[in-house]
Formats: sequence, structure tokens, C-alpha cells
Amino acid sequence: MELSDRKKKILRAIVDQYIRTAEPVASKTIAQMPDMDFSSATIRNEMADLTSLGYLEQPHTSAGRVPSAAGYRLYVDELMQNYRLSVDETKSINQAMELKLQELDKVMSQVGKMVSKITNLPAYAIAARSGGLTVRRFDLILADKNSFILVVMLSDNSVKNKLIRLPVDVGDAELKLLAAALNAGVTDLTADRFTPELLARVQRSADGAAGLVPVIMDFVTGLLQDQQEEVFMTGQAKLLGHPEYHDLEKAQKVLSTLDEGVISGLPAALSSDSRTQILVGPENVSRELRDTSVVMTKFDIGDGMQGMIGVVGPTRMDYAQITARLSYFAENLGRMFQKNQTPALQGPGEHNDSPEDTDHE
Amino acid sequence: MELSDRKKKILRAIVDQYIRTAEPVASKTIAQMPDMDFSSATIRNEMADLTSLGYLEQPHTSAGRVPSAAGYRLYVDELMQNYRLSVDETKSINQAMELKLQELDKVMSQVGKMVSKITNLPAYAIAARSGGLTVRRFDLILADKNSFILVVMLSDNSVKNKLIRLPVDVGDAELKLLAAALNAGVTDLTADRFTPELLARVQRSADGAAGLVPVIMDFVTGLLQDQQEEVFMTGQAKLLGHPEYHDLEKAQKVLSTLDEGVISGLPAALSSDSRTQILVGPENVSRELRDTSVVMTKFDIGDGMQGMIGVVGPTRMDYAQITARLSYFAENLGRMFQKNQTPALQGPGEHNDSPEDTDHE
DNA sequence: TTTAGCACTCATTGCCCCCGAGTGCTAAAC
DNA sequence: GTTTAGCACTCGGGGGCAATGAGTGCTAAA
Repeated sequence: MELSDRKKKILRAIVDQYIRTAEPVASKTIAQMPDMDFSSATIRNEMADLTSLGYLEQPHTSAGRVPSAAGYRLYVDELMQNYRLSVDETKSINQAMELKLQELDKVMSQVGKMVSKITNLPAYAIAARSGGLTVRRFDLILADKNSFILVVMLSDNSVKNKLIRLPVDVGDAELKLLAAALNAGVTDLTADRFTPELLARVQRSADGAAGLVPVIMDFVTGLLQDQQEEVFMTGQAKLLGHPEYHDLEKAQKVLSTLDEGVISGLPAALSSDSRTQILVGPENVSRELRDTSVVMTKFDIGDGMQGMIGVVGPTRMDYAQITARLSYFAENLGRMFQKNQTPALQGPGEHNDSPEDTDHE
Repeated sequence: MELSDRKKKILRAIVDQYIRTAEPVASKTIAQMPDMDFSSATIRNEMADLTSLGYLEQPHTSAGRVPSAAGYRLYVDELMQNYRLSVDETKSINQAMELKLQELDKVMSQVGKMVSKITNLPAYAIAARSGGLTVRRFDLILADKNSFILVVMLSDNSVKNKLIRLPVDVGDAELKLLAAALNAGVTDLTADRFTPELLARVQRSADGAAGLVPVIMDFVTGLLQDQQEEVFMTGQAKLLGHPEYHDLEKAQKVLSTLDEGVISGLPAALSSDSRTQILVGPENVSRELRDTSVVMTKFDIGDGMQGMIGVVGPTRMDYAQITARLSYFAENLGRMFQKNQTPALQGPGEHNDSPEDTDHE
């Protein structure tokens, strides 16, 4: 059943007020608002209705009303007014965005910090690959008598490498042959296409250097399957500033789940259509986040990667404002990544590729 | 003035007790301990002395005593009994150490998590370079008609790379020449040795490809100067479990400074001689950490890198136990890195080198 | 030098009562 | 029929107050 316009108006006023004050809202408070042309008694009646419909809750008999999860949901879906960013706000966001861009991981960790600062809430940032990764080409560079560098260029334009040590000497000719075999046999295939037969075929054509194929393939498979994205979390302390977390037990529970990086709706949100998503209270799967909401926004990184930023806060957060800030930020980030085609935006880029030796026997 | 043995014994007992209970310690409590052969009155007299000497404090007249910062300092330096790890503890630490080892950054973030788990306190982990980095060798790989991959092997055995795009075509011969010029002129030099004269010399010998030298040198300089190490912080929520942070304001202050990764003694600790260091309360420079202590331990990563793990907790933390656990952990980490000679310990290692394109015009 | 004893201090706890914000309901007004 | 004024009722929060008891400091005796 659809709510009457008056009920909606009152519900909206209550949620707005509660977001502002974090105190149960009284009928009188609402009645006194500029464009409320009803007495407090009328409001009371409506509030009683809204309560029995499940949109409001009453901490105790003689207290005002507080929005329920359902109330917030309705508010977020229908009632919320679009928040317009002020010039100052856009300015300060733009300012914050002066990223020293480097490696993607570092960028995301920075982005998290900025989001947290902008919203005054704990924030997280992740970068996730969306499609299957393949190898574009292999190169082998002789480094020493008994070691060489494997350089792999991937379909996302990233370049990975590994130093491989050998128990015996290798010649340039063998490496050339091996490289040719790899480039012919293994490029443009996702990791799930690496069958034993394929491997055997490549080994055959690699001839003298056949023994090296498994080592290389292990490494490459690892690279391509490396989907595990890291969640960058910052600003947890900001939660404590909000009155709903003045209860220590609650604060601790929420903070520890955040610490573990558990945001339940995350994978779903990545594959969802809508850019921005809001999870209100109990819609969060993790029990501990019952009275905590999550707002998240996606953006494109390019190279088959998607980024996602989000904040975590009390159900009573200013959804309109937070959403506006988050979207603006995400849009700009997207644009930035677009323009630069790649996560490393301004030089000199830094590559924190880990050195990796492997003794091959 | 040196304290009498009895005073020391009493002070130790008080600190031990306070660490256990977090409650002011009464003279009677001490008197009842097994090997205290004095009456509570005697203890009281001694406590009065210790108080006027500044080692103890009294929250209010009719309360027991609490160790002061000076008291803790003395305890840590002289009184603390060595804590012996139980078999169970070493077992569980060993178990926790089953690292999926990957890129150094990821390893450190994992290490932080483990330390936090082991100590039940917020923990941080960092990896810092100790010496000056140099380039060991350059390789240039033609990727396309108009792009090539620059591969740089550094003195710490790590290999970095960058995809460079050109506005014009390049030939294999030019690249060979360029590589030779770079290898001859720029290897084994720290970034501060890169003078304009050097650059000019290299450009001269690079001949046709001279235009590329500045781009490459910019990138390399960036690599070598990249000292900024990231501080990995985890487990902040664990602080709230300790009674001294039940005061929200305090908790928030401490947590936010942690959030910002501000641990004051850190650089000093890295260059200090002793492996393990303890900063008690006010010895922390950041104001907010006044009644918070930090225990940290260094270990060697190899390749000219040093690692450091530490925990942050109430001044009333079990220094003996924490120190023991931390050192044990650090030792094993060191051994692990030693054995593997490199941060990437077991395959398939993952290289999160950021893709980086640069248009060169 | 140690200890027993005692007076004194003071944070904590529980209790009671009051206050006032806010409601729900009823009856009158529109 | 809907709105509103009025009023009784509920209940959480805060202030005041006394009792409690843990702990000390000091004195005087062992």
C-alpha cells in the first residue's frame, strides 16, 4: 500500500531531523517546521500510523520517534532530496584529489584516505579486475651465466617479471627458442585454458629448454589467477565521533569487522548495474553491521579494472550528502583514469614489483 | 640514588599486579603474595617512599597505587622478568606464520595482521630501505613498432619496468645502442650522482636515440629515490578491548593518530642498535599517545631492506610477554627472509607492477 | 625496624524523588 | 469526517543523600 503524500512528507521530515540531531523526533518539533500546516496532534496520529506500518520506532513510550530500517530504505529510495554540492565542497574535493599517482595499490590506498576525509567516515577502496587476463607476450633476458629475467606483458598492459636462477648455464640461443615457443603457444589464453596437453606441446617445441617451461608456467598461472583484491580500509577512528558508537561494545564489534575487511555486499555491488548502492542496516549480511549502513560507488579504471569506493557509517547518516560527495569523487576518479589510460598517471611512476628469485633445479 | 632491593621487589610486584588487573594496587594485596614476608603496613611505608620518588601514583587518597611512567620505565629496564613462551604459544605463532608470500607490500600487510592477532593489540609493519639503491643493469625490449619496454634491474635484485611509447618508430639497433650507453654510464650509481654532465655524456654516446635518455633517466631517478615506505596498520579495534580506552575521547584520539600512521619513535628506532625497543607513555612524541606505549622490533629482510614490526597498547601492557612474542616472531621472519634471500618466498609469486605507459614526444 | 590498630578519606553504589518531554486518547471544533 | 485542543499518563534522566568499604597515613607498641 502506497503511503499518502502527507505521511511521506512527515516521514521525510522526521528522517531529515533525526539525521541532523541523532535524537528521537517529537511531534511538536515536526509541527513547528515552516511548511507543516498541521498541529502536533495530527502529526502524532500520523506518526502512530507510520509506527504501526513499520517505518518508525519508539525507543520507549514517552520518547519521540526514530526511523526504522524500513523507514531509511523508503527515505533513500524515494524521499531523499538530491543534495547539491556547494562550490566549497567541490573545491575541497578537487583539492584533495591531487593524487601523487603511482602504483595502483598505492593509489587505492590514497583514494581510501581521501574518501574518509571527505566524508568524515571510515572508507574503503578496492580495485578489482573484471575480465579474464591473458599474456600478450613473453621476453627472456639473459642476466647472468646462470640466471635470466622473465618479462611478461599482460593484456591489461601491465608488465610483470621474475628473475629465474638456474642450476646450470644457459645460452642465448636456448632462451630465444624458449621465448618463441611460449609466444607461439601460450599467449592470449586465460589461465583456465592451460591444459596439460598445451603444456606438453609447448615443451616439445621448446626443445632444449623444455625443463624451464613448468617453472615459467607456474609463475604465469599465478599471475593470471591473481584475482584476490585487497581492501584498503582507513579512518576507522572516525566512527567513534558519531553518537551511535558511543556504546563501546557496539563500536568494538563494528570496528573489528571492518578491520577484517568484511563488507558483505561488496561482490554483489561490483556486478550490479547501478553505479551507487546503499545498504541500510540489516541489509548488511554481517550481523555486527546491523545498525550500520554502507554507501558505495563504482568507477572505471580502464585496462579491464573496476574501482570501488565506499563509506561505512551509522544508519543515521546523511545519505544525500554522502552519496553526492561519493559520486562526485568517483566520477572524477573515473575521468582521471580514463584520461591517463592507466593507473600510473604522472611520472615518475614507481614500480614496486617485488624481486623474485626462484631456484630452478 | 639506587633503590633498595626490597623497594624494587615491591615495585615489580605492583607493576605485575597492575598489568594483570588494571586496578590500583593495595598494600594488602601485595602483602598477601607468597614471598612477601612483610606486613601491609611495611609495604605501605615503602609504597609511600616509592610514590614520593615518582615511581608510583595515587589516583586519589583512599585508593591503591598505580605505576607512573617512570615506574614503567624502571620496570622495563631492570625489573621485568623474562617471559618464556609456552610451547602452545610458539606453536600458534609458527602456525600463524604460514605466509602466502607474494609481493613485499602484501607480505608486510599480512605480517601486520598476524602480529596484531598474536598480541591482541593494534600492530604496524613497515619495510624500509637501508642503503642507497642503484641500477644494476638496463634492458630495452622492442614491443611494437612504436613502443618498447624498459627493464631495470636494481641493486636489491628487484626488477622494475615501464612501457614507453614513442611518436616515431624505433629500430632494434638504436635500442641496442641506447642500452649499451646506459649500462656503461649509469649503472651502480645512486640517484644523487646523476649530474647533468653525466646525462650529457650518456646522451652523446647514445647517438641516434639520445632523445630517449631524459625520459628513461626521469623514470630511473624516481625509482631510486622512492624511499617513502608505507606503514601498514591493523587491528585498531583491539585497543577498545582494553579498559584504559573505555574513555571514548581518549580512544578516539589515539585511534586517529594511529590512523594517520604517526608513530613518532619510528625512524629513530630503525637506526638504533638494539633490536627491540620500548617507548613508554610520555616518551612518545605525539601528545595523543601520552598514556600509550609502543613496543617494536627490527629484523632483516635482505637486499638492503629492514623490516620493523610493532604494537601499540596501554602503558599497562604486559611488556614481558609482548616483547617475547614480538621478538620470536621477528626472529623467525628474519630467518625466513634470510633463507629465501628475497621477499617472495614461495611461488607463484605475484607481481603487482603497475602498468605504465608514457607517451614520449 | 616492623607491625598492629585505628581514625580518616573518598569513590562508588543504591535509592528515592522529582522533573519534564512526549505520548495517546478523548472530546470539542471545524 | 477530519483536525485540534486539552489532559492524564509514562518513563528516562538527573540531583541529592546516605551507606558502604576499600585503602591510606599515622601513632604507638613490640
